[in-house]
Amino acid sequence: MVLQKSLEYRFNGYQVPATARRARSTTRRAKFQRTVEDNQMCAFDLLASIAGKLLQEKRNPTIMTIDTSSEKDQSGSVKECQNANKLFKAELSDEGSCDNKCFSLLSSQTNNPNCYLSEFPDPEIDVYPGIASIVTSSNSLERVVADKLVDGKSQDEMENITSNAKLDSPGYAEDSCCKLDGDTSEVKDELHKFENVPIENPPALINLDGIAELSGYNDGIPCSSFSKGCGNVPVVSRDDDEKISGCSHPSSKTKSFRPIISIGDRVRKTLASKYSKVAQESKVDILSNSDGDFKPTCHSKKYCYKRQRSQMNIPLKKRKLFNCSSVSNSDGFIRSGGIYNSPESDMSHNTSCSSPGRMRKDRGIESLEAHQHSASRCGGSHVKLRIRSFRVPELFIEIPETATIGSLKRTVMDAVTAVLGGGLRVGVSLRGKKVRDDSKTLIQTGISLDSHLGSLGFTLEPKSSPSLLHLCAAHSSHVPSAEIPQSPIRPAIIHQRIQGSLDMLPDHQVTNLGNFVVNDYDSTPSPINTSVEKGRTDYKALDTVPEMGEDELAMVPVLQKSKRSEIMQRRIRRPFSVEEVETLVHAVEKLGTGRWRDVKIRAFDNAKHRTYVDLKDKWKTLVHTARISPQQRRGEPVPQQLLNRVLIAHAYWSQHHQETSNAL
DNA sequence: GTTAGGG
DNA sequence: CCCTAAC
Repeated sequence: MVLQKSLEYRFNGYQVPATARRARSTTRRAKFQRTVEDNQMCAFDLLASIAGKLLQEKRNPTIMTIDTSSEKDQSGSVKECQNANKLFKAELSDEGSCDNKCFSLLSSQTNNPNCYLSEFPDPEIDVYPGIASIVTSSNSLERVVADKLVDGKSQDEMENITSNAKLDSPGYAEDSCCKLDGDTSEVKDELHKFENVPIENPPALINLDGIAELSGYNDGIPCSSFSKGCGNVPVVSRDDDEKISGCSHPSSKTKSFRPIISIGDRVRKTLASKYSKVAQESKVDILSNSDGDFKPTCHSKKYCYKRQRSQMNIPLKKRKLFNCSSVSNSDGFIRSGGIYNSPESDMSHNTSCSSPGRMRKDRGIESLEAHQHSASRCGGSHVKLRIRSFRVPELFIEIPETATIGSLKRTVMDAVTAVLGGGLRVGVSLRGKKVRDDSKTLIQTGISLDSHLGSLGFTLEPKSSPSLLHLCAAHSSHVPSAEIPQSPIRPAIIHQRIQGSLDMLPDHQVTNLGNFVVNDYDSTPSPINTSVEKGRTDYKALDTVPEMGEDELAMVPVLQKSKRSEIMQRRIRRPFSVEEVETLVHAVEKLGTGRWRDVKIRAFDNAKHRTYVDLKDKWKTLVHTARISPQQRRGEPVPQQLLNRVLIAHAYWSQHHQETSNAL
């Protein structure tokens, strides 16, 4: 019914102090005031109006939409859109006709295309964080509203909500602990989708969660732009950096917004507070969906923690990849699992098309379930979709057959992380066919038809967009560059195909494990297998390379050169097996040192992951290993006999080289 | 593109 | 395994 875009107001990272509760420095205050003035917009006014409307709503038995999509007039000030309430009322009547069960986002975009906060003044915001910034956060309150209405507690609950919102606005800004009810509900939703994420690592959650929340970050910079789909209703949401004595949730630890460091940081904090909050409210069922659908509930904090810890243990560095990814997924649409309400306009705008080359029927489409609820009863105007999980796009991984299961896991994890870190976009398919025209409406596409929803699919696809690059670049000024994700797609190192879904939902994890098919094509350097391997390799070339869509390929060069040293993932370590060493020694004995390309071609042609530089390096270490005492050696022991041959060959060819050079 | 060598 | 200089 109502798109509740919660707004986060940040003022140079400081809250707006209603009183001198904490002795804020006068400097800070002055700075804040100044920046607000600089912005030619009184944030207080805006907030006050929001709060006012919420208060008004509190007296009103209906849910109120406050349109925050704002127009900037000539003077740069912000006005509220006029038609917000009308829209809302129209929606409300729809509501009544479908038993309060159909909720959908109400977007201002079609009706008021100019009402975007993207109109917000000046790029300066991007550079100078001291200016009051407004960031859309999520439609969390809407969920609350929807859920609560469904629960039949609409009015009472709404009062709470509005109260919370009220408390959240600066004018009442004394207690942030109370504000997050809406968010909490949403987060609870999210928890189900991400039970596998360590609670202490909220950034990982950002990936999908943040996507929806970060629609305001389209340009990679907070508050720079709200593009289409920016919703109507502001729920003043704010993270507080201090605990307040009167807090109704004394245990809540909401984190502060210090001066903006990075989006990821911000989100991390947001989520950290969210999830800690959720964990504390462990008793509450997460979902009371309007459709009565059952979803796992989180009654036990411990349980949730455990699940989260045990799965998806992504190293910090990797996890940070998610940040960029989340931001890049500015569609505001992807949401793994849980209910997603979207107006048609949103849908058509937000779903991106993929290149033809990527169109494959097996591309993770079926991992999604889409449902329509009550659409017909609502006059067919809204389609309700539930995306249970997303399948990670097809991955190609190369790993030697001698690798351990552990390293396989890590490799897969790396690949997944890399894909996510490289940015994702959503593809929409209907009946196995990609829907490419973003401008089509759901009705035109046929998505609104009940019978078709079962065949509606969403895919996560590697995303390549200038905004992503820009985005990462924007991050680079704040985040250590080593943590900046880069394109995960490197055709040169991608050989091995792993089929199977990596659903993000724990429910699916077990079953999907069985789907893994690992084809180890080129891990065996032995010349014996050459003929067989060759054929397979050819197949691979046919299979994998075209698999890379134009877009993915297109984005590679951009990232590769510029940031390679900093953001390119290091190749995984693949220790040489004794067999490989044997092969190498044999080849070097024959060809001599210094002809590594020949060695490669002759003995390791099928081991794509072994470059001639690798072979050269390995020889180097072999020589070193042979020279040190066995006690000092590490790793898989190389037979002494082999090492002796290494020494002999090395001595021989060293001598040989000397002779040839002397002869010249 | 290869090779050699330092890191 | 990465990086780079030198060829």
